[in-house]
Amino acid sequence: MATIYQVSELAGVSLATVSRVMNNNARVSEKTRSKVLAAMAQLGYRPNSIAQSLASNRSNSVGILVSELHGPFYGDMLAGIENECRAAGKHVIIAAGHSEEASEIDGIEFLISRSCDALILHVEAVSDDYLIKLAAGNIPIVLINRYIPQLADNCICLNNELGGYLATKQLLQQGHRQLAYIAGPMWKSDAKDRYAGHLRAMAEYGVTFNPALFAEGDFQDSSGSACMQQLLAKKLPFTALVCANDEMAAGAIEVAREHGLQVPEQLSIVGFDNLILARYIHPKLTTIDYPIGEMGRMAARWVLKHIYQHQALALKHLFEPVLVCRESACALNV
Amino acid sequence: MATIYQVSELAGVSLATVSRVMNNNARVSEKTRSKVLAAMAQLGYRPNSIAQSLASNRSNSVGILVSELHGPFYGDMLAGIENECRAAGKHVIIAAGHSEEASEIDGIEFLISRSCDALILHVEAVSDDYLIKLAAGNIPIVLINRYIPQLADNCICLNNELGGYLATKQLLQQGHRQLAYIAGPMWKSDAKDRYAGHLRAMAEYGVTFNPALFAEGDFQDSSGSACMQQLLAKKLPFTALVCANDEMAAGAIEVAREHGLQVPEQLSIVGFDNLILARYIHPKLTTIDYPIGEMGRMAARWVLKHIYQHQALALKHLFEPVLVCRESACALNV
DNA sequence: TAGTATAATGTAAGCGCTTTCATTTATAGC
DNA sequence: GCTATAAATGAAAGCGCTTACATTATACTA
Repeated sequence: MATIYQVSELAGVSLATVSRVMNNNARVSEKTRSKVLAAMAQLGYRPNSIAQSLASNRSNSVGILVSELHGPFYGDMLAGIENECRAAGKHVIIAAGHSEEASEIDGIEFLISRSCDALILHVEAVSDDYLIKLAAGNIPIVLINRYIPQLADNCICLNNELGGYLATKQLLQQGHRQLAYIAGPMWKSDAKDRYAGHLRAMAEYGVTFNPALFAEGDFQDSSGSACMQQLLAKKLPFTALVCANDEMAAGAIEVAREHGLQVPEQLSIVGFDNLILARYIHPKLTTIDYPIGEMGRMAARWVLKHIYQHQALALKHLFEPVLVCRESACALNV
Repeated sequence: MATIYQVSELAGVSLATVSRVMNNNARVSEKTRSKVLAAMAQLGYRPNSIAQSLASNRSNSVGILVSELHGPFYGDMLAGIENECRAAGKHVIIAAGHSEEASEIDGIEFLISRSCDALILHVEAVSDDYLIKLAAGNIPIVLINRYIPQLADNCICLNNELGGYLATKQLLQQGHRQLAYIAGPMWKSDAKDRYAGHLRAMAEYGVTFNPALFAEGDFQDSSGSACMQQLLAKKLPFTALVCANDEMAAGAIEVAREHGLQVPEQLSIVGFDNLILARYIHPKLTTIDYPIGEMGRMAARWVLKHIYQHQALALKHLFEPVLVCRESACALNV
């Protein structure tokens, strides 16, 4: 591999000049520039990014921590981030945190030890305090799907409350009045917010919420099934169900089917997230779209703007979910 | 951030000694070692990985190129790789190739420019020649799901032919004799191999293959639907369908349902890949398991063994798919 | 106890760049 | 043509480590 030194020799200029044309950050005469460029081409020169990093104290890499690498959700997020970063010549280092505190911290430390210029974090288990302290350190962070008031500018969030509201409102508008709700784990803020939105819509329509028609799952499809079982076991009538995410909705639909309930004819269901699977399950799931890919992109842009001085970028911190109507919810036939 | 120099000062030893205890690759007396360790702890010292890389000519990073970051398939693969690599303290840099030649090459060059110690590639569009040339360069590569005889040792593959065989055999054993086949894009070797397995099973059971019951899709669900439409339009009877992947199977099932065909009662379907979605679609898909996560792990191990001298690891190059029986295929009721 | 082998530690030269500062060269003003 | 100024280039000092080689301390042999 050719080094900058050989380029400089071949071009008959100094190291510094070659470096300048590489970074085109200083004035170099056109003549010299083209001489250098020619030499580079001739030698097939590629700058050594490690050496660049050491000298410039910039690794040009951004660290990403997601809960899981597999699963439909994080893939979209990663895709958004990678896309944006690569276009800017930055690379992306990934780690998984498995929604578990020790593992998340471990992942973050790992990324820090790799000299990332910034971190994009989708963390769930770690405390606000930890993140605030982390943000006070010398490596900038941006948080996806987590809102911490003290770190407001570093947060890219979805308006989960609105999503919960929209999901519920749709059912209400379709004439349903007996609604059940399968929530996510209530220690997670998004689960809480979605639920809050549900309550707001119910209140708005003057429908009283029946605590007996509430069940708390853990965002996995199996818990959707389990919750649905519980709900059904109570023998209380309900014509619609909102699930705090698509996977639990899938689990619930399955149980409904086993119980001979027609979806949506006898039971309307709406999910949340709009995962790819929402299109595959039958009936196709009516759900709330979570633009996680876009949010990943935006997080990457935040980094480009704040760390790599791409001034022009416009940032957006709060995303609005939107309802996606498919087949799992229909008007109540009285 | 403390540097090695400050550690050496505090511990009252030389730089070299500190470096030695960090890498514990040379004999250091217990007394000195603990002095150094104490100094490190006291300063909260973390080695600068960039500097380490520059000096050692080892970046401790492995580059991964996948076709897409989203989607259920690559996520599992990434998860397997990341897991294994991180446990060994290596990090993972990712890029997407989008199954498009220029983009794949671009991604590879990008990873090379980041000084990866090795590359794990899931490429589709790039030519064998290109890969052979690449492998001859000074950065080792391992190929997932691509077999090139000259690079046999660097390939981690699934026995796709066997998979196609197993899928078909299952149907044959269940008594079906009129089978349709929806293939993947036949320029892809996995699509070709799966199809070959299908033919072998047919031959083995003495069933003649009817070319009119063959359709070529592109591995997307929409093409599964389209192919199914074509097949149905021919008005030829068939009681079973094998699809070269799960997504096309999902598309096909949908069309079957629209045509009032009961799956599996009137039409048995088997897929290939065993994506998570196979569990979500209805009826739950009988399919061939593609242990992509395991294969990712294995690719990572290949790298650990060959590049990072983890001698003990056992390698496996060819994985055997296995049939997963669920609900979309049943015995032919005569 | 000297003499040697061996273990432990230190010295210093890079790794391939960036960047400050000094120096040279071109441009403009008169 | 000669200075004053600006633009282009070069020299050299790091960035924080690793590692070959040199040196010193320790253990062992006869």
